[in-house]
Amino acid sequence: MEEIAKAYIPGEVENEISEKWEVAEIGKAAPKSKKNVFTMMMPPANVTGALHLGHAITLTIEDVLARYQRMRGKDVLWLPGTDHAGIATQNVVEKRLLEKGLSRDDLGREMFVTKVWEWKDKYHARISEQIKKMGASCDWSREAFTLDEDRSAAVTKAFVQLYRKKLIYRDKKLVNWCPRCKTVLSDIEVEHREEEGNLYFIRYFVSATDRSICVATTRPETMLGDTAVAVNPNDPRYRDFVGKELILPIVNREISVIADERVDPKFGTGAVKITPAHDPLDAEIGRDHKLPSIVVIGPHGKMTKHAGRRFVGMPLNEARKAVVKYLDDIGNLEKIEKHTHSVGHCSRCDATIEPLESMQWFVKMKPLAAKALSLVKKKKLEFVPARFEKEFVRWLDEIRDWCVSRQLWWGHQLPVWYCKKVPEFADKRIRKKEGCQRIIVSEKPPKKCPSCKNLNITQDPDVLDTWFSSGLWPFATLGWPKSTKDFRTFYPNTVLETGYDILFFWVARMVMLGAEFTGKSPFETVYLHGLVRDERGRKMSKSLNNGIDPLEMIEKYGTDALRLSLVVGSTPGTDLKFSETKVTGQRNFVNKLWNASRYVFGVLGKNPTIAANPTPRGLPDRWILSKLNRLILETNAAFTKYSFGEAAGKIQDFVWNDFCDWYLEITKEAPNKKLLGHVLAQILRLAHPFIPFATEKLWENFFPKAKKPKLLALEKFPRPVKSRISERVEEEMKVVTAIITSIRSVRNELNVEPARKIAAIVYVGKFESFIKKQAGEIKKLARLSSLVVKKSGKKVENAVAKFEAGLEIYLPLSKLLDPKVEKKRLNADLKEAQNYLAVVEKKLANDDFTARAPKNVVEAERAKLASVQEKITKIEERIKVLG
RNA sequence: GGGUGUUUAGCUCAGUUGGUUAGAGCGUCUCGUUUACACCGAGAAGGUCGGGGGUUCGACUCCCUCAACACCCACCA
Repeated sequence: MEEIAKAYIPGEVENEISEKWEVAEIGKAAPKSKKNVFTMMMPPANVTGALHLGHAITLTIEDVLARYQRMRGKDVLWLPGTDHAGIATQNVVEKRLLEKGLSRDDLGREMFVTKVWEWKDKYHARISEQIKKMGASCDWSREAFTLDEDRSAAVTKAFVQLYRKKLIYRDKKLVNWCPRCKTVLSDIEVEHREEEGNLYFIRYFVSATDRSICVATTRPETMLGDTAVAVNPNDPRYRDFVGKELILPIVNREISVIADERVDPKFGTGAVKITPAHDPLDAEIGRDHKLPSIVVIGPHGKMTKHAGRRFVGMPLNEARKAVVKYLDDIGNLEKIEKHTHSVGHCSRCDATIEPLESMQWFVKMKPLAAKALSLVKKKKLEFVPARFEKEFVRWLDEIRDWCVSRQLWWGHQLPVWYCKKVPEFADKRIRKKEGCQRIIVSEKPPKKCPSCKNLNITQDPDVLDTWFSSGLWPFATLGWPKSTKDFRTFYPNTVLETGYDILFFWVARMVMLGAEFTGKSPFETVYLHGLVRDERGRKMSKSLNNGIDPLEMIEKYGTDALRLSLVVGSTPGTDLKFSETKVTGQRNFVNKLWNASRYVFGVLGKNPTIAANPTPRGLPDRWILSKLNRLILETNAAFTKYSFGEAAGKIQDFVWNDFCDWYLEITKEAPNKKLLGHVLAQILRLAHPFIPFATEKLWENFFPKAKKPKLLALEKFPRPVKSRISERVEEEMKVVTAIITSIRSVRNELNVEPARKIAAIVYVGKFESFIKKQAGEIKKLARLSSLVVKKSGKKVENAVAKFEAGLEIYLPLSKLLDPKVEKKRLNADLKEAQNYLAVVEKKLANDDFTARAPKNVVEAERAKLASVQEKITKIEERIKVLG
């Protein structure tokens, strides 16, 4: 047999094992039928940068699931991929260009997009490597990219189809504009934050009178675009102002006072200036009252010519100051109050979002959401944890139309063309006619306008929101819209696993688009994991500089340790506090498993075998089989609940405590090789989904002579043998360990050095028969020179005594025995027992308890009472003897 | 303004349908016999389970309420 390294050194093992998996194509799905498949799509990673802990937790959980399902005999498809990540990627490339003093306009669209593709290639390669480093057993042969040919075809198809069903439309609306990214954003890409600002009170005079109305606003610069002042119709203060004309200060334009229910009389002065071009509520009111809309802020965050000569070209914050000063100068600024309100920020670059009126493309969401909601109602879609269903439903209930066009260059350009006004005719005979300006939405680029035959047509320069393409991911990855074999076999997916932070961005869109295009929920179960936070519970971010690099953790402690640290102690949907000490702890565990295996293989010798059902020889054998099968039962149960943390925790607990600390120690004298091999093999199989590298490497030791050992990754996951689980055996073993632990405890308390062996006499009552059989093991683990086991007997003089339930333990340590110390020790034991007695007595003294509680509960209490009373009696007697 | 989650030992977390003397790991303290492991082993200290109220024979567990923290949603001018 090859020497097994004294410590597990991940660096030496991981590459070798990765390669073996790759050669064996363990991740490649080749199902025989649709019945047995398990499908899961990897959330496509952004090609913006390197692997972070968010990816690490995603990959870990998904790989655990994939490996578990594979070992259970499922035909697993876990499909990897990457996302072009529109704004995000464009931003990083632009930033890079800026370092060279270049803007995207300097390069032009075509050159710029070429640059982004170069970036994509580089980072795609890098992130793929890192995914492999995590141990991800996905199917690389089916890898997809949101912007590759097939996925682009799917996007076009989807867009055109939605347009034909009138679920996509073009309209001029107030949208969220990011002046830094210079594009519109959808509503969910805007992050709202409470910010301290000012509330400015401005006085507007009624035309040709000295009566006036004071309005309150947080954005005084928008007053240049006011087209009305609104008050609540039931507000007596303003009743007779309604219908009057006001003079808009600075601009000196007449605007009228209108009445609208939506005005809250309690806020500010109860009068609102209406700027339909720059405020969502104003836009609504403006629309309903047919007010004109005057755009005073342009797309670059600067004032337009409509703001007036004095302000045109001014950046927003400057314009604000200038307007305020002007108003103050002319005496129309009443006062300024501090005011906190929520301000929208770009989720990509954090710039303040400007509401801007603009012509954009929208997806009509209500009909799509209705389909998604009905899937939830029909239980075609299950959430883990369940509470996310509520959130999902609530969001869909209140859904608003989705702005999908973006003023970017990196992404799927809209399959939309416009017939230009200035004609370029195909048919020279109708030269004089103007282009009809129609909108052409088509899968294939049209050569001419289908209506007027105009050749002067141009494609819409905008691209689609990244999430539009990722919304098609569960089926676009399988070849949709073509009816491929993959699509027929693997759709719908079984599970969708991702972080809860993209429930709306991604999950909801997939469900809606999946329902629309395939008539089905794209997956049966949505499993949502929590976010990885730092040890203080803060989000990891570049600005806080509290990020931990998973690659550095892998370098230092190994992938297995990192994976465990992300899974153990985590619950679905709950954030995870991560710290390096967790990884260290898990590294220690992997090493423990490594060494326990090293010991076992040493015992097994040159021809190790894996017995399927070895015969137990004694209590420890029966006990470890009972514990093992209980573990298998519980692990499988935890997996079906998606409680991965629980499963991993239980396996660790078993390995460390039951297997290493007790079973290996207790059987060292005369190990049962077959059983040892069996238990280890089962441990490796159980642990493999969590700890793939170390377990795979250890597994090889079962086949020292095989040229190509069978891979653990392709083994069967253990099934519990329920007949091996025995309460009685576990109880008996508990008595054995109790004796050992009690003796060790006393030794420690009395400072008996471990090297010194001592004698012990134990009276064990009804446990006599099996304790006698374990005398050898007890002697060894308790460091005894001799051990006498009897049913009962005389109290042993000059001995340290310890009493447990049904047990009397005497350690004749005459030389060491100090009556004072011994008395103190016994008194402590006595006090503890008396406290417990009080608790039990109180319970039993309650007649309601004995009358109403179930019989077995009452009996259990009575048994407790009897045993603690017996213990107390013994301790008291002992104390008396000591005088 | 709505909604959700969290609150258990110094720290990170387990605690199944209500019945345990409330557990584990890290950290702390004491001690080191055993060629699997010091990335280890043995032992110990440490908790009125966020506060209050209720249901119940019995509440860490169910209900109400309050508090702190975190997050999500919302057109608070």
